[in-house]
Amino acid sequence: MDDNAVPERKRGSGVKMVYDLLRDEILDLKLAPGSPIDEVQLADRFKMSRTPIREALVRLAGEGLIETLPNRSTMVSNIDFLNLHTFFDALVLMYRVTTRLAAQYHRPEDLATIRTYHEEYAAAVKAQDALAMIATNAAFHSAIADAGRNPYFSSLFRRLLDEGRRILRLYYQSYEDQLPQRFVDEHQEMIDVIAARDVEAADRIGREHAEQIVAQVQRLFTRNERLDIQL
Amino acid sequence: MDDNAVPERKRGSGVKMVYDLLRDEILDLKLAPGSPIDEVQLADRFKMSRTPIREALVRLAGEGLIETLPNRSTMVSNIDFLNLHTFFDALVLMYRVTTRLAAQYHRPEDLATIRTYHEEYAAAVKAQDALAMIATNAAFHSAIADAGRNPYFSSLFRRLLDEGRRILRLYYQSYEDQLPQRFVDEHQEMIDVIAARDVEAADRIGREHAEQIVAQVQRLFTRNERLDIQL
DNA sequence: TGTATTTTTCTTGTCGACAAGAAAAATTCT
DNA sequence: AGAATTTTTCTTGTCGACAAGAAAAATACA
Repeated sequence: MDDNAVPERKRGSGVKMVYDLLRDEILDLKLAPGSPIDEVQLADRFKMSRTPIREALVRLAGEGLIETLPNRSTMVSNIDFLNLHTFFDALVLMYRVTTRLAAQYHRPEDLATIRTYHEEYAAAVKAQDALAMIATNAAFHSAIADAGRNPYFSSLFRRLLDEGRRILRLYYQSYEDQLPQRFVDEHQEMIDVIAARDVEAADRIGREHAEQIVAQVQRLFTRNERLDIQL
Repeated sequence: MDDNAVPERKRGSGVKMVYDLLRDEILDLKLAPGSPIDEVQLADRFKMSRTPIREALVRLAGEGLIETLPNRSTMVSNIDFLNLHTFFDALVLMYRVTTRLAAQYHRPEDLATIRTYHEEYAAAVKAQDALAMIATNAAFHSAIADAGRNPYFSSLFRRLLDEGRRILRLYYQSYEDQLPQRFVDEHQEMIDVIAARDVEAADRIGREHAEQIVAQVQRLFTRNERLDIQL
């Protein structure tokens, strides 16, 4: 029996496969911001024609993960460090809103999902696996947003969490991937207030958690600015 | 010299043309929610191959304007009347946030753009042109969001305004397209507080304006519910 | 006559090929 | 040799064709 890498795949599954894989590679910074994306190279790699590759790229472009210059190259989107504050503004507000709505509208099964991701997150921290930690952190908050049952907020929040994955990756890389226990406890606290349906507390915790992270990341970038000046 | 409808078009422009046109037809309810979308028919209509048509469709699907069943038909997205409240929640919050940010961060040239759309809006109301009024209303608020200079909020708000175009279309259709002067004055008030950089007032006006509209639309749908029961 | 099964038709997903535009390389001219 | 121009190469955008899957139609069967 043949055991090739991708001998046959179902009709219509190719696009999703390419999309998912490229997305993860971008968000884990395996593909650096600014890296060129070559259609034929991808077609080679995935053993399929350019058509499904292109479709996946159009989707990624729609989410702002890649940028395409007409008739010219397409590349992984850069991180807009100059306007990080707009990112942080949106992030904090969405942390608040989604945690608040989750406290209001969650159902029992939502809590189960949230707790599962929480455990995965805790495990990743324990194992000092930065990539897994960052990814499950996003999944954890995304699950909270889903429990709030507002698809408009969920989709924006998910987009922000995606962008956050790249930024957090940079952040932890600069600390040699030392992962703190602190956020595990904060997440637990967040679950508790959601389960208790304490809306105001959820809002407060959501805000504090968000501002916590924002402050940390900002500290990193101001530090880097100073280093740049010293050089 | 030949004067055909679409004899030649620039390379790369086809996708945008199809995308823009389909988008407008969907948002103006010229294509009813649930209508089937046929690729070959569109290819015929625009005198191009299915490839660029498909790309436009992928983009529209990414924005939730159409839905595609794998290996089966693709159709214009339905309006989710059962969960309208999630739409209204997001809309009110984004009205507040974008108006507030515009008061903070707008530049002189932003005000000029906003005023231009305001005048177009007023003209459409005067002419009792419902479609133009609805479209320029969205453009007006979108311009305010742009003045706030937060692309994350802008993009969510734009999506909400799009969905709002379809809902407003239904709303005004049910009133035989009688357009009120009221919102013209409210828009003027909104411009004034933004120009004055009065952040708190902007927040308040944004919220009032949004809740105004939401209440009106909700009245329509509760009225319809009652009618349904009476039948 | 109503239901199950096969056949046909139709739509979508994928492919390989070609053309257009841009970048890179080679050539010409000063 | 250095700059401008032409040629080549490379990547993307578009096309027509084919294959796979699903719906519709036609047929067989109870």
